[in-house]
Amino acid sequence: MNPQAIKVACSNCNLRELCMPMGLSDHDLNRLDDLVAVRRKIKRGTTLFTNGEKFTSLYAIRTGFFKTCLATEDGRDQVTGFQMAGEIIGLDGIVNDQHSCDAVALEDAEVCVMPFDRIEEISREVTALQSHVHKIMSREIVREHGVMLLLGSMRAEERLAVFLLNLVQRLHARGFSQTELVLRMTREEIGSYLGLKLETVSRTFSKFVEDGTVEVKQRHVRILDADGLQRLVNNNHCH
Amino acid sequence: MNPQAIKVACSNCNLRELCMPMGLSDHDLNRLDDLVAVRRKIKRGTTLFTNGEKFTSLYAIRTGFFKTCLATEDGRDQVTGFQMAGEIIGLDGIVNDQHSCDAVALEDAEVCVMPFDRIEEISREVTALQSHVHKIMSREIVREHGVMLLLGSMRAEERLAVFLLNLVQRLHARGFSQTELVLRMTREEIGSYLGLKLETVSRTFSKFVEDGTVEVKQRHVRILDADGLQRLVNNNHCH
DNA sequence: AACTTGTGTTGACACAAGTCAAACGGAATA
DNA sequence: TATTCCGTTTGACTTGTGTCAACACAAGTT
Repeated sequence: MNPQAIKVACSNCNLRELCMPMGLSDHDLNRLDDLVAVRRKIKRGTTLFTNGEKFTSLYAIRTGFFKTCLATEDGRDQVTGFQMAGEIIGLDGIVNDQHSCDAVALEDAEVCVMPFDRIEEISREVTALQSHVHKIMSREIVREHGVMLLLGSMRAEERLAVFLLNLVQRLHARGFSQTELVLRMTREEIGSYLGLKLETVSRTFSKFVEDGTVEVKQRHVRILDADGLQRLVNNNHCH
Repeated sequence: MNPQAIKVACSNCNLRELCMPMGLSDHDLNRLDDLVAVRRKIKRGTTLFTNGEKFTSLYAIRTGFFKTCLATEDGRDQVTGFQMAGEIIGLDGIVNDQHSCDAVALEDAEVCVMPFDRIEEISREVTALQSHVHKIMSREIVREHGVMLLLGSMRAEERLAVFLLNLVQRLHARGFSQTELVLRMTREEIGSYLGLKLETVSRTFSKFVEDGTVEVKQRHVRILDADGLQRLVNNNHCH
């Protein structure tokens, strides 16, 4: 099967408002359709790219869920983010022309492959794309600032609360429930992202359930008191 | 005094190789000189920009030393980075057209002000600049991945070792000593960056001194056993 | 010289999260 | 139905770092 045969067009993609600039002329819109070379399917548990691999493209997630993680020789392993439909991954590879982390699909996924030289070429002509690329990278920098704040100054409950609120907020923006979600990752992966051990993540979930702020059934989570979670984060009780 | 009067030119700046793309034609080099609108002096302890302030420009540090930090209403405060000559700050402001952190000069400093619309304009014409801007942003993303690894999985000694090694490495690239450095920040600021309390930073310095890996006299630090520090980081003793 | 003031050091103790271990629960397979 | 496997939960105990407090030191100011 020739992947090129799949008809690819951002102009009529229902995720366009998530991953592409808005308010373009028809002409610019057509240029944008040249961005995506092919689509690629990634099976659950396999990698989209890995540390050290040559960087060629950014990827827009069409369906599925990814984690990006950093592994060192000495066995440290840090999940640096979880990405869902409409989000762009691969930005880490630009600086040294090779990826510096692994992107692993946590469920069967499909991505739009956007060769970076083509992105650069088109964004020289379409200023909206240029601006968009800059904003996407800046957004990632700001997101990581938030994670640094979390890792540097928050306690276990606060970290998990931030994590859950962030997840539902992003899912809600994609048309899913504001209160219910299915975790695509293990407790260990959550822990790695939040700088906690899986036992601590588990215990903290249990505490939330006791307090009546969430309901947890395996990976199904229902948020009963979003305000309570938010207060937990704001009322920084370490005075 | 009119700041415009200061002769500004990247083409003969001795920091050019640190903050600008290399290997340009004379013509492109001239275009680059249009990048810097003015230079601006920042007194120690004052801010270059603050959270919420409108974003207009990126800044290339000519002299001096900055910290960037995130402060929340509830009193949390996270230093997200320390920046020195030749480095670019302000990238956080692009995504929402306003800065999302404070940049504070830790010593009297001077920066080159590069209006972002001019950067975008010129990088549409000079592909080397376009590529350079992308690489700078990607580098910042990768740097923050490293900080996440540090905050998420390292112990106090490891964190401080990483911090010191990173500082001397950057200073060395600027022509300073590979073994001696003067800290421009307080123990509290180091602690905030590393997710530790100032007492822990102080104790860890003391431990390094006991072990004979570093010499510390106030903010003057001499690294006696860089390999020892490196081993501390690699031999992740939490098996 | 005496006095601030901001910073850094050190000690004693507390506690949040880590570690180790055991048991549990779905889900897939036989 | 039994079996295995993987992920999760929970308990008991340990430990690294935080907290609180006292003191030391340098630099500037009066």
